[in-house]
Amino acid sequence: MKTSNKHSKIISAATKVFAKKGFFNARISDIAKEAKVADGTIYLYFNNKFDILISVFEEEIGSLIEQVKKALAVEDDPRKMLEIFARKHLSVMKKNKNLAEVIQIELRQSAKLIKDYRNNKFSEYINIISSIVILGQEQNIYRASVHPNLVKLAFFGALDEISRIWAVGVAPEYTVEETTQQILEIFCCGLLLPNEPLRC
Amino acid sequence: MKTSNKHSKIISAATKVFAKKGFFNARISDIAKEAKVADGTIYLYFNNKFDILISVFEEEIGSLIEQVKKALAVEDDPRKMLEIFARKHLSVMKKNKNLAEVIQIELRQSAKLIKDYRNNKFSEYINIISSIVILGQEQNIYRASVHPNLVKLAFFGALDEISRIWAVGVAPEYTVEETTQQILEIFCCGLLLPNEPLRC
Amino acid sequence: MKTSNKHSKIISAATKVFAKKGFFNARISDIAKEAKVADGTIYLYFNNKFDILISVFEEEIGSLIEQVKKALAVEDDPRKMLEIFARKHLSVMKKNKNLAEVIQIELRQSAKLIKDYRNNKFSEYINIISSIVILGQEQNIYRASVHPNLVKLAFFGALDEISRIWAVGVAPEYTVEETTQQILEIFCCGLLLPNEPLRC
Amino acid sequence: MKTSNKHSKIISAATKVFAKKGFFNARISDIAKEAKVADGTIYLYFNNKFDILISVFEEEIGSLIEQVKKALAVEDDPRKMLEIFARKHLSVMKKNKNLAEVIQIELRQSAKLIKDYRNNKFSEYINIISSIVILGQEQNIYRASVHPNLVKLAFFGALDEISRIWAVGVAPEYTVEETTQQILEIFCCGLLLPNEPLRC
DNA sequence: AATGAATGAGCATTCATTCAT
DNA sequence: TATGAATGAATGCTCATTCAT
Repeated sequence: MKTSNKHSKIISAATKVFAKKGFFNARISDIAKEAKVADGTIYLYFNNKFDILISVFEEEIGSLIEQVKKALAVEDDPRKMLEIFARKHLSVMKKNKNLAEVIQIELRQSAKLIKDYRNNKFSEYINIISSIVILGQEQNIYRASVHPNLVKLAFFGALDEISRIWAVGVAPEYTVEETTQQILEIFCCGLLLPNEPLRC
Repeated sequence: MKTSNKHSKIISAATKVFAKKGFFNARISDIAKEAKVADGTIYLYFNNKFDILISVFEEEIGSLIEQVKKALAVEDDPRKMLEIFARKHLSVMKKNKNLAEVIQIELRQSAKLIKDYRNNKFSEYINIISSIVILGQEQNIYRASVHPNLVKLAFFGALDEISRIWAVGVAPEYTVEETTQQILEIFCCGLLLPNEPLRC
Repeated sequence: MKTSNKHSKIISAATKVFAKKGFFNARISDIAKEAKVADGTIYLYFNNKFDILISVFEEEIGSLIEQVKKALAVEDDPRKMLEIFARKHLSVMKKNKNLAEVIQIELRQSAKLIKDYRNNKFSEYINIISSIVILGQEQNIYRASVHPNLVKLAFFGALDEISRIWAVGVAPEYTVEETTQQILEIFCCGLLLPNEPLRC
Repeated sequence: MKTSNKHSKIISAATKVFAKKGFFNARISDIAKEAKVADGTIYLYFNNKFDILISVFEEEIGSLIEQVKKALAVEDDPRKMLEIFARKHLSVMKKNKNLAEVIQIELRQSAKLIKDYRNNKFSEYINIISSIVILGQEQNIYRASVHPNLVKLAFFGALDEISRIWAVGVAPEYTVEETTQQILEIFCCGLLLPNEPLRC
């Protein structure tokens, strides 16, 4: 294995604890207890508390990237690819609320601390969106006038906000499939009816 | 004035400090120093540190609501209204990065603690979006098939993610106007070209 | 009047508050609220919090001394005088549990701080006991072998411990009269039966 | 040992500090310094400051109970037993002024907080007195007319007040033996001379 | 004299991190 | 490697006291 048993036990314990309490309210001893190791053991695998956070985030996003890329590999129609991305993101987030929350909270907490924003896993993840958009533009499917980097943010932001509400657990919950279809309808076709005079 | 001088001085100091350091890293004494009052004075106006956060959030969102509602009052075309909302949100966030960050952080930190999610200022704010969508559907401008409550989340999420990147200050910055137009294009017309066979 | 209206209002408010919360847990603002004056007003009449304590104590003991001396004035039989002292002390303490507690707590709290222990009202109060004993010894009623200063402590200590239990409010409560008679029986006649061989 | 080294070091440091400064004026860091441990270490052994106070009290009283019971074990004459109790109490308090003060203060501070007054160590301690009295009454040595529970309070109160004065350190100091004899004389024989007409 | 808003020193408690075992 | 007892810096909050009005 690449990562030792203890390492991954700590990571998944930390994911759970961070999600439940938030980074700042989580105690190292909570994580240690959850991972069934001694407090000190954590410091054999991580430099400090923040390092655990980064690792959790990178690892989880990394796994997400793998899953998404694998799902995308079998498809080359940009329209379908965007759908796959949305469906995958939403279903993972709905299934794993811990992860959803960690992304939610830590993305905001640590953004400034992680200065090399462009070189991390998270960037890699959302850049998948922009590359799909670019692909669609090259194939003359998506309009050339939209900036892939803005679409990337808008698309991820939309999915993320929906996941947030799911994680908080107060909204009328739509199914993943329903939500995916709605997001696709909005992002692909827009809100306006086809015969609308102001149509782009 | 309704709010005393000290109260508003503390609110704006806290906004600044929370934005700069994040809620948990901000010390009461930082806020006090920034507001040029004694530490203890803060507790004449707020119950505790978290209460300050809530107050900052509610106050800032409240002012945002006012501004947006005022701007929307002169318009009754849903297409224009969505544009106005986007422009206002983005321009305020670009101008006031502190606010952008406080919304970012606060929204995630306290969401679980504020259980009556549906009854707070933030809900009032994003419900403006859904009411515009409903208006558009009633006027047969927006397609009836989209759920206003999902559009609300997607639209806000998109604007919020863009604001986040602006606040973090690492992305190639588009102008507010450019971004507004892009968001409108995406949300109104979608990504697909008009002659696209899979068009909704 | 010797003391202004505000002064005495504060004293009696402080007595109540100290008794209820103890000196250290009592806040100046509690006393101010109870006395219906502003916090700052208290400092027009007292130097500091501790000064209030001393004043309360001295004043209450002073009033106790007056009452006891008045009751003793009509009597010159030491046996009766001791009875009067006990009855007065117990009845005042039973009626005014606030006072009982203030004496309890503050006697212990402040004893070391009040270094001139021998020159205060409290000393004046318990010295009444020793002077009665001396009087009885002079009249050949009380045995000469007992040290008046030890009797003073023992007699006051006994009354005080009983008052303490009353103030705490957990003991089977005897009446003042019953208790007075018991104390008198113990202190005058002792526990031993008259025909006891080891009798003094 | 049953109690770890740190635990007992903290207890005795706390006894010293509480006695010297009083509970409320004692700082945790004072106790930590006195015990030569870090501040945080104290919280590995005690829940909070008040818990230390209770522990000190219970532990010290517990040790007192042991000593007294051991000394009483060899005696079955109630007259001698009361003497032993008085002598032991006074000698321990004279030797250990810290303990005397902690009992003084603690007893008054926490009595209301410790609602199960009858079930604590302190009750166990003073109930030794009443059981001696009952024993004496059964053996027809002590008069049946006195209530053991009032004698208990009076006897302890007398010893305690004397100890208090010793701890404060302002009274003309009698020896333990002298004081014991005096207390015995008062409590066993009373103040009245044998031929006194009002004799019980 | 009276007020009460403002002050800021003070402290109990927490918890990330270390290190002797 | 692994442990967990020990550390001690850090901080939210309180409240006696002051002082401008």
